[in-house]
Amino acid sequence: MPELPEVETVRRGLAPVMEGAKIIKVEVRRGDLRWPLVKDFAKRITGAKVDGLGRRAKYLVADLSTGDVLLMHLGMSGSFHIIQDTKTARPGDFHHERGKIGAHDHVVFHMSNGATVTFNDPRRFGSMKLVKRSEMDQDPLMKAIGPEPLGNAFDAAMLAKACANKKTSLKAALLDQRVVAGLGNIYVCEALYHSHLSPKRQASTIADRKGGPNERAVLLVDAIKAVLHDAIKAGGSSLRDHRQADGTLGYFQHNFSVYDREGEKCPNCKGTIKRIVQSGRSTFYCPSCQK
DNA sequence: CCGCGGGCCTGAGAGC
DNA sequence: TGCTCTCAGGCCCGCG
Repeated sequence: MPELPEVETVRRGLAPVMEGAKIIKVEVRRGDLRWPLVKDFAKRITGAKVDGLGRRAKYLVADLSTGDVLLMHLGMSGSFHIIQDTKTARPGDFHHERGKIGAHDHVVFHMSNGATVTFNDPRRFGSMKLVKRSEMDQDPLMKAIGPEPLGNAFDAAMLAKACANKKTSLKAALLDQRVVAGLGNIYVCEALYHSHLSPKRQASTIADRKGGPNERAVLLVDAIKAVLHDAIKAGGSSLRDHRQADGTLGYFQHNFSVYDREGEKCPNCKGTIKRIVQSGRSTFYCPSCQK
C-alpha cells in the first residue's frame, strides 16, 4: 500500500499519541510478519518511552528510551489505527469500531496516555524490527537506502550520478530504493509523467557522458519533489484501505494523471494513457507526451 | 556487480 | 450465488 507520502501521513498521525508517551503494554497477536518478530519483542519495548517518531524511506522509526529503535514497514497492506482513549471510546464511534480486534490486527501498543495503537496488515508483507540506535545506519535494512527525495542531498547531480551506469529502465531505477528512497509504483509513474519522460527510457539517459545531470535530470527531480509534496499535503492516496491514523481518507488519488488510468485521455495532450508491464509491475504513461 | 523473475500473503473485483 | 482468475501502493532472494 504505502509509499513515502502515505508513510509520512501515518507518521504525522501517530506522532501526537506516541511521542513522549510510554509503551506500557504490547500485545503480539501474530508475530509472523514479513519476518518473525524476535521472541522477546514485547519484553524489549515494554516500559520504553517513545522519544520521537521519524521516517526513513518507507520505514517508520520509533526512537525508544531503551536505546533501541523500532523500525516498522507497512508492506503492501499495512495500516495503523488509534483509539485515542480506550476508556472513553463508545460503541458506534469510528475508533471504537476500528478498535475491535480484527483478524489482521497483529500488534497492539498500549500507551501511558490511554491511547491504543494497532498495526493491521492482511497480507503480512509488513515488518517490525528492533535495532540498537547506534547500529541503525549499518543495519541491512537501512544501509543501502538512497537519499531522501525531499532532502537537500537529493538533486539532479546526485540522481544523474546514481543512474549514469544503469542499463535498466528509468522506471525500474526510480523504484530501486538504493537510488532514491521512498518512491513506489504510483509516484514513479506520476513523476515521470510530469517530467515528460518515458518510463522505458534507459536510466543512464538522464546523465551526460561524464555522469553529470542533463536537463532531463533537472525536470525529473523537480517533478519528484513536487508530486511528493502535493501528495503529502493531500494526506496520501487512498486506493483501497490506506487511511490516516485518525481514520480520514487521503485524497491524492483524485489527482493522479496517469496511475490506474489506462485508456483515459492524457490530461495535457490528445494521447491516450497506456498500461505496460515493467519488471512485473504495471506502468501507466502517455506515449505521446512522455519521450 | 547487475538485472530480472519468482515468491511471499490475503482480498477485491471481473468474468463466466 | 459462487467459482476461478487476475491484480494489488513492496521488497528479499536466487539465478544467469
